[in-house]
Amino acid sequence: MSSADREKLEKTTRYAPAEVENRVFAEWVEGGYFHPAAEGVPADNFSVAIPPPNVTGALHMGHALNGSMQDALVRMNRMRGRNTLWILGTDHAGIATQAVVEKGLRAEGRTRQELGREAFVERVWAWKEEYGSRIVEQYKRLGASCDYERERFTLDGDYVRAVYRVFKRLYDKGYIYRDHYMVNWDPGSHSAISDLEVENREVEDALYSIDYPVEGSDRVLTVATVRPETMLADTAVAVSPGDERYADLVGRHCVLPLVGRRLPIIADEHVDPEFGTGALKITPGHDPNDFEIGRRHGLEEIGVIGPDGRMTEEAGEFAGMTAAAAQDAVVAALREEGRLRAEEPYTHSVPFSHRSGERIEPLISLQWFCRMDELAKPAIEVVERDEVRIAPAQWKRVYLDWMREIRPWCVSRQLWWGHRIPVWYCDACEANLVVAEAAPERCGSCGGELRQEEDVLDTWFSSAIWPFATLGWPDDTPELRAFYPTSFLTTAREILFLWVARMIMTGIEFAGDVPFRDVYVHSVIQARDGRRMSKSLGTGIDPLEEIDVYGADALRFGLLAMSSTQDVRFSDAKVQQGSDLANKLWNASRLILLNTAAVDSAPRPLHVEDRWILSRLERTIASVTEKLETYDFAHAVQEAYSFFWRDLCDWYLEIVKPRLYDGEEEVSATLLWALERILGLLHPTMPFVTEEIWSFHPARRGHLAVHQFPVADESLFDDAAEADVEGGIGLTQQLRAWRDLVDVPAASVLAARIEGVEPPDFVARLARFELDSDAGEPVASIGPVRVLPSGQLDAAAVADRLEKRREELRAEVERAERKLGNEGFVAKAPVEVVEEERGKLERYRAELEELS
RNA sequence: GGGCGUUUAGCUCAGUUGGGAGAGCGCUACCUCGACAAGGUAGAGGUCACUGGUUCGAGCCCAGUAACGCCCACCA
Repeated sequence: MSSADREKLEKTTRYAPAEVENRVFAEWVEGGYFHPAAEGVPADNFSVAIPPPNVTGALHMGHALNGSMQDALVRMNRMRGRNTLWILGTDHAGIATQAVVEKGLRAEGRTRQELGREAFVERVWAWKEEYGSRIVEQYKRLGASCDYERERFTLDGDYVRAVYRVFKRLYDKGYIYRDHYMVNWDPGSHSAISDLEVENREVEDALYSIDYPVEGSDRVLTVATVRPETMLADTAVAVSPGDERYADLVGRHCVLPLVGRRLPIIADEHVDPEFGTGALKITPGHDPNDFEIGRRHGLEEIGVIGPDGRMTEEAGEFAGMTAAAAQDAVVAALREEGRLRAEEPYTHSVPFSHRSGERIEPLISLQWFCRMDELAKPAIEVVERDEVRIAPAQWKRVYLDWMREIRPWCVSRQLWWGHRIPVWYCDACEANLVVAEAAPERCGSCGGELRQEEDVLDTWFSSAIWPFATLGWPDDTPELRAFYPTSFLTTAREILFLWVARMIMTGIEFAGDVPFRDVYVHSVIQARDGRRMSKSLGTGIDPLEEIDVYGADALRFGLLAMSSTQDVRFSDAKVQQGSDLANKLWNASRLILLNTAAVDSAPRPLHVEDRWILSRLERTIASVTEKLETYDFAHAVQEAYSFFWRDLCDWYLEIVKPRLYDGEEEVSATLLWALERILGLLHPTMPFVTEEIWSFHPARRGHLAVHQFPVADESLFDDAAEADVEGGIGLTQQLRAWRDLVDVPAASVLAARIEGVEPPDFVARLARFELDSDAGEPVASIGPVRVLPSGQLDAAAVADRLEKRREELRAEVERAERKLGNEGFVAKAPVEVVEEERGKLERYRAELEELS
């Protein structure tokens, strides 16, 4: 070690992440470790496609957790020498990004309509160039070993080409079609959104009961609604087919109040005769259920609310009002006409836009849809056959249930930012629709001008092809041949359908194979109080602030450690534990690196404790590795923590200190070896501190990021050494506890001798006993140790302790006797369990005998 | 309305095929012993949500109940 390094190690008594992280990260990037050549085949290589964060986004805890998991496996496999690629990129995030830029425009008092489409899109690009790399920089802070030289964006030229190819193929297969259909209209973004972008919330509304007179009769049908303004678009009244109350009315007509339209009375299974009066007004233009019923019965579809949220011409005297105003007006008019029978408070669930937060207005509009049945079929089969494994297991069933009920996907959005749908219309001729991968010059039939479809594609349409589009598909690229399919995917549960299912479908359809073999659905980190972490609730915790305070390694360790179950509260203590571990690693390493003799890193056991620590080390490597490979990150990091802190630091280092200070070569070699192994084992989860320590290790030839990941050496497993040392540890703890209970000053050394089995050498020193003496009668027995009288012992305290110990033993003897006195236990419990109990009883009796 | 998860120490969570309840943090006492006081040693602290059942034996298996959370769903 250079004298500069030595001085730095001696001086730095605390690990300082802020001083280390940026420097170490720059070294990794400079080394090119994250940028693999496109060589080899997927079976040998290792690749992961990052769930592309929104280009508008900032790193949140979900990203940080998912990133920590992916990086752990990516780094582990890179260290194993596999050609490893972690694909990075961002998602253009149609609605979110457009909203951010529109907000900026509004602040200037302008709108996107004033700007025009072309200028607006240019402005969004400018925004993206300026702010879009923020989240990528944040992944670097986390230490994520992505390939930053292959960063992709879902609106890159090549990516757009892939999207268009997919659209055209799906269109040519007849899956994609255009239709007037009921969609979720989001008045906030002025666009249709998919079912998956809708969230239902409990809302208190008023439920109005309205009388519809039956034509040619004194009778009325009373219907109930929370949206009386939509009655203007009613085209039928439905009753249950089996409902005897109304059987004679089916086929006759009602008259719609205020409007006077004749409404057929129809029978449909959807109507629940138990609910309300058993009569349901049918509004195909503004209610998804009524729309289905309307299509079944061939009813007219009338729209009285427009995309702008105002009443249309169809609404007659109410035209031009907002829907809310129209509701009041309609209710007032009905009341005047004496048609309003009741008004009562009513709590029900109502759809809201996940994006804009506004209440969804179900509208019929002309949209592009993708039929999903054919795409879903093989995607169901691969999961059924475990060719794509979804873990934890319950998510497999959730996936399959959803896929078996899959419905057409509305893929068009009325936005400007996104992939403009590759369809061109010719106004001049009959064959007026051209679907193409690139803009056609002129109409193929009449040579007329073409104009492109105004709508863009749902953002998820492009993310659905992320794993292969990022590798250059549809071209047959070296990247695609080397890295597709990817190795695994870790994801948040809320995008299982939105994203994961669609990737599996498109992967099979277009790339000829599933996009990944394993899907791991990770925990949701909740706020400290158990509420959802969200910006709008103010419950978010910023991962970058945690990194600033504790360091990236600490946050990574903490997140992995706390993510044991599906919902887990954010735990500051776990992050602190990670920070403490980084510091402990640093300081234990200082002890080793500053005191070891100049020898090679190698296992050179001389004493039982050496065989013990090597055995424990190798078992820990085997166990932690197995847990990482099965996505059990929480237990993996806790186990590594426990081995390092308890076994290595608390016991082994304390035991071998005299040998170390003595300059013994064997213990030096063993310690350097153990350090090398533990650094390698921890590097995937705590990359910065381990890399920094490694830079001082005499065995270092290159960066730890590309050093050999440790493989457990079973020949070093040693049950006998483990039993001996653990016995010694137990005895040491008993001796210390005894000293504490009889109030012996911590520093004083007590006289004692051994009767019986000799414990390991370290026991006497760590418990501060001098064993050479044999003067006098023992005053206490702890295992084989006979404590001899001395001035430092308070006789009364010793006697008191002795009596307490006898009481404990009597209780133990009684417990064991009771258990062994149970005939059922002796007869039915396994022999070894009974024998163990007998052995305990004997030992307790013997010790009690001895103390009496 | 279906489905899933959670309930164990003051807090956040572990607990393997059923065989004397664990960790981290917090708390108490002691310790500047040649890595680390962000440390060390020892200790206190639990009706394992509740009710039944199976078993020689249940935190663990079975049935039911409750609370909290999440996902899905077309009941006006």
